[in-house]
Amino acid sequence: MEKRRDVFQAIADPTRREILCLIAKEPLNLNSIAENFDMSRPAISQHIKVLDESGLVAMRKKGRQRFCHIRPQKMKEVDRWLEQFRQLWEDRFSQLDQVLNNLKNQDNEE
Amino acid sequence: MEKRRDVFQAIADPTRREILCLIAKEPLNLNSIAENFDMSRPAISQHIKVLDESGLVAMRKKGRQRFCHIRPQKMKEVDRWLEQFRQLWEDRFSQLDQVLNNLKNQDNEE
DNA sequence: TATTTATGTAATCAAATACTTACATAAAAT
DNA sequence: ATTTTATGTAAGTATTTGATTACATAAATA
Repeated sequence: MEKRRDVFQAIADPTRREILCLIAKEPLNLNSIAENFDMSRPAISQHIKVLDESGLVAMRKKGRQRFCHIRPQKMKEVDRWLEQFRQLWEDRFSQLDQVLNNLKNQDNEE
Repeated sequence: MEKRRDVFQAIADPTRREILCLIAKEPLNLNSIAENFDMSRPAISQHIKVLDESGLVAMRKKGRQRFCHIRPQKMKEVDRWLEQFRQLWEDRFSQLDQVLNNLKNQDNEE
């Protein structure tokens, strides 16, 4: 009965992105995570719930604590989406080149 | 007086991600973009405004049309953020290995 | 000049977000 | 058994989001 969440929506919030950075180094329990933010514990708890539902993190119970682990495979999904744009900035036609090129094409059209 | 938008918030919406895919191939004007969606033109117009404010797209006027170009350098920002996680899935300690490893460490702790 | 076309903008509105405080529960420590 | 600790959950709320329809404007076209 787990609600499914969009990965992109999950990383849209800056607090959630910070949480991901924190636990990328090492798994942390909820209170340890909350200590890093100027925000109530339930607020953090809810953010983590969103991350959990998106599949970006996995929770593991250990006694009365719950550790938050990052799930690299899910992060990779974002990377795969980016893949289709990657050549745009890796090409010789990157950035300025591309802009100038587009401008030139426009002027020539029609 | 341009409002500044978060790139991650901009790509959080599926419609906006689709728009980015569309214009990655070639710049399109607003109506051409709107044709691809089952949604009113003003709705698309507002989505494009968000993309514009985030810097992910640039608008170029051409007569009474406005063409929407992708800005690869801004897409790259997302890629740079992902960078810090990339080794997590490229490592020999990826996915299952990593989970098992973390579990083992947990069991040993304390 | 009048009309069509491509677009912007305003007013609305329902739903989702991101918080808060207060209370509930379950495991560990006393 | 009681208390403390780590966490979940509910209720309430202000703000933001994502959409709509209706109207405005500016460039191309007849």
